[in-house]
Amino acid sequence: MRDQDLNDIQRLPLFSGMATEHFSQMLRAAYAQDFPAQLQLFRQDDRADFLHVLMEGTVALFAQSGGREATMAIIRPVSSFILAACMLDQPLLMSARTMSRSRIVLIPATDVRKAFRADPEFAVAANRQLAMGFRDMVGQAKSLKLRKSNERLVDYLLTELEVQGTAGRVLISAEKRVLASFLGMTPESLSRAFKSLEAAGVRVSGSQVAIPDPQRLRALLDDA
Amino acid sequence: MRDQDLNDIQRLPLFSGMATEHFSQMLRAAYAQDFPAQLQLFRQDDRADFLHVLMEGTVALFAQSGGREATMAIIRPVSSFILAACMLDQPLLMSARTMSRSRIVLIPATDVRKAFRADPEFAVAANRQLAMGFRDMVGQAKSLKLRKSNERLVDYLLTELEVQGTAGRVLISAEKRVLASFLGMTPESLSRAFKSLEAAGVRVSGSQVAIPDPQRLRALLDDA
DNA sequence: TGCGTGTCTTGACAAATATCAATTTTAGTC
DNA sequence: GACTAAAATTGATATTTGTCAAGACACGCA
Repeated sequence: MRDQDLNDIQRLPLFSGMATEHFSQMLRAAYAQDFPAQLQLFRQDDRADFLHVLMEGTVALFAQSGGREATMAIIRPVSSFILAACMLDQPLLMSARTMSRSRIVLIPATDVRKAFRADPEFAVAANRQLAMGFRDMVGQAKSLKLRKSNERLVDYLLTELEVQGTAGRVLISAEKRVLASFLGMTPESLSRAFKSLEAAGVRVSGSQVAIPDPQRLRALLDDA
Repeated sequence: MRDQDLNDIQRLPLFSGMATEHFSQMLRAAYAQDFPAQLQLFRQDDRADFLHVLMEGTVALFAQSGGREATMAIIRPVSSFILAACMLDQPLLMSARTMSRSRIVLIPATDVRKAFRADPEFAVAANRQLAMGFRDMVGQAKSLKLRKSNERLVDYLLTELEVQGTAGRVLISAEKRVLASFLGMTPESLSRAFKSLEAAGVRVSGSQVAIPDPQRLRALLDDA
């Protein structure tokens, strides 16, 4: 594993508070691996043997059922994933595949659990991470239960607008069909949802979405 | 607060590993309170000032948006709720109301956070709790994204069948309109979904659901 | 540059689900 | 045990969303 990888990992909020000693101990059996695009990393129901840390590239977490498939999260560097399953030592709930060439560090789950008991700072950070993940999923479930598809798109666009910080426009950083799947709809529905937002000034061109008047979008959600 | 309350609380997986000293310290400012049915305990976006522990009764966590409302979880004794928001000291994502007369112990969030830093066993247990909550929400989001409403009902019934352990029948322990809202559909749709399962042998009578042949239900989900 | 593959969009249609209104059933109260 | 109010069901209809098929567009690669 590269020194740079180690540095980048240690700088993650999840690990940055750890005693260096515990950190090196946890990573002693970890290793980095490069994967081509479109490779399945693991399947739901597999055991969670490694905490994954994405260093470069993009990874999609998705779920499968009855032939269908839904994107649950899109992971970007540098961040860890499947912490919950590692903690609980339980089967994975999601599958993962690389969306582009990716470099991933794999940390044995047993070492993560050990470190977690040894280092209170790590325990705090893991809690934070899990709590945030929980809240993210609550948000998704909320959106799915009480909004229709074009409202979910509005919600997504407004969130991205804040996250990306680029005034008046949003870059869609995944294929639209992946975004559709993430938002719980078909690509066709997403296409139509975008069109329904033209009335609010939204213009789409490729992966660029122009949002001249966020207020008008927000009005479509009309909740407190 | 009753001694019995203290005993029951300490017996929760979340707290059972804690040093008694830390436990009493955490509960020194806690207090129990009785609430009538149908009382709103807190609103989403409120600050999470107290970790709640339900001792008796039933509580529904729900989300609101654009006039609509969706049940996100149904809490039964003895269990804690809104741990994630307390940990992160962030606004609540859900509202709560009692579904029946309820007795709730309120523990100041600051004391929870302190105990969390002081007691590694508690930290581990809190992680467990959050990780389970996360996985629960992932399950809900999965179900909503890739199943249609009667499949979600099937999924619910099969899960309850296992949890309740009563062979061949399931007791619906909330009003059907609440169950409908929990499953992300209208009461009318739930009623029709039940009817569509008659073909698989399911019979509903009030809050009793007879499921003579779980296999036939499972076949409707047809995933691995 | 041109070819080929896959994504995105559009239209027509079908299926799923919500909404509205009316009725039956249930549960709670005096 | 009758009365009331809420919940559950049912039917008719509207809306939303998915499916299928075709064409437009974009991208990678020879």
